[in-house]
Amino acid sequence: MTLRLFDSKDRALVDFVPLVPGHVGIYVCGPTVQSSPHIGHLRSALAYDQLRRWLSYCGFTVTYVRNVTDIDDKILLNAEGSTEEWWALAYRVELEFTAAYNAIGVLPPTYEPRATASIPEMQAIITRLIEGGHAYATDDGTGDVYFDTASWPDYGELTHQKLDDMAPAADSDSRGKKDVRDFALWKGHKEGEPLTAAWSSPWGAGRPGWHIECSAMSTKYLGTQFDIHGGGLDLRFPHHENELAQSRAAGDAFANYWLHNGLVAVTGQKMSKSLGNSIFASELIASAKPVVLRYYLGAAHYRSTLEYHEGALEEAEAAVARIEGFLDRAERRLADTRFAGTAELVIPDEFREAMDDDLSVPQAVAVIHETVRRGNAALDDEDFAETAALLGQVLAMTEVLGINPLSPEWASGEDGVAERALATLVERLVSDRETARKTRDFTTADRIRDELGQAGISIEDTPSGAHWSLDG
RNA sequence: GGCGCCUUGGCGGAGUGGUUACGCAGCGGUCUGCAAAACCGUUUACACGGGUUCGAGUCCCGUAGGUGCCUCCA
Repeated sequence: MTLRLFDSKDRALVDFVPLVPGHVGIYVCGPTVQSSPHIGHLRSALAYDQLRRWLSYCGFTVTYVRNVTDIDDKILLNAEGSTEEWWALAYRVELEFTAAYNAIGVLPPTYEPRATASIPEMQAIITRLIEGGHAYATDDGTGDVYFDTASWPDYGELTHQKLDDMAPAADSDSRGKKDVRDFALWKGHKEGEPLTAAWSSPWGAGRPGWHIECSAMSTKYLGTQFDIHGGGLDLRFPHHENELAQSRAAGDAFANYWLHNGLVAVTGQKMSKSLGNSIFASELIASAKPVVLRYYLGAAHYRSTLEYHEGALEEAEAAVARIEGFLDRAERRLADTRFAGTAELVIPDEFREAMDDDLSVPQAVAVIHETVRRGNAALDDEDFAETAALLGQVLAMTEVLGINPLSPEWASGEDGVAERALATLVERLVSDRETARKTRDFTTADRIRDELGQAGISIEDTPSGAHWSLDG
């Protein structure tokens, strides 16, 4: 079975056929580094991380490019009046994004180009557009260059809208435009703007418009035609529509497939600064273990709206604990049998089919839980061959999704000194409790268990002895 | 006004024509000295009204409510 993806442009599930067999080029619109990352940024990055991991698992060589928009109105605005330069602000925020991505195991892209590093490529496209009659420099002395939407009959093809039906943008800077729907390719430098934010160009000093950067960077690194273009649903229009129009008008075939991830809603509404309901990455990272956060953000289908609600992370924590419990228990139980270390990393067919079906992660996760259930049952039956087989499957599946709770990437960064000290003390108490239980002194045994419990340490009695673990 | 999306059991969240999604929470049971964990069972869901069909959360039409984009946005 081949991978099928929902193409936003076709509005249909389509078979994925790469341009070059065995290779996939993906371009994803990354963040404008104007302010701290929030839950939506993480969700988006995670969605394409899942895609990238699945393609890699399937044997593709993936070239994954996710840009950083480091020059834009908002960045200049946010730096205005502060002692921090706009470029310092952009870089500081970029580092925050990188840290947040790393925290939840989003693999670094193959390359992460910054818009400011591709100004010449943007200018080259603009020049081609002007020469082709699809763009014009204004004659009002501003140095602005606009895309001429009326000159491009296919304008609106991505979002299936007719130019005439679109509400004219209430754009205060539209004086030089031929049509209010035309969008900026190049913005002439304005009085008072930092000179560091102006690049020389055939149309005068200035800076790029928002959309042109993605046309330039995607084709620069992936070629004038490439496989997949992704981004948040809110970027479909105008950003992606404009990207597509200017790239096609400039003669590039551009993306073969368009993917859009769903947004995050808080109490039924899209998160936004004006509503004051933003959930920032830093809050999430502080309130849940990284693997739990990754599980939660990735467990819903990438095209669905993800509802953030109180208790969501606790639910995810319980689900992850269930998986971890099996992995932990199975490895411990198999350790002193001939099945130790024999688990083969096998992806079950049902999991593969789910992932191939437009990345149906919810169903893939259901396969994991089902396998965990069967694995636990096998453990209860002391069927170690079956346990080992299912252990391998769960490990393989959770690895592909990046949610293996036992993966070294989730290990705490502590040096282990404190942990060893704790283990020594706890094991002493556990041993005391075992002694008490043998003499049927359950009062003492239960007291030790209660005291450990109050310290956040759980005790589980198993056929092979008591096992302790830290809660959470 | 234009282009979309959503409405599933206590909660989250899959499912696009015909057998249990799955997770969390609850309840009952097995196991256990008691627990915990685990397993088994269970709570008979698909906004509403029509229609198509042998058969519809699942397709069609309509109604209601919610929501996204059209302005910076993952």
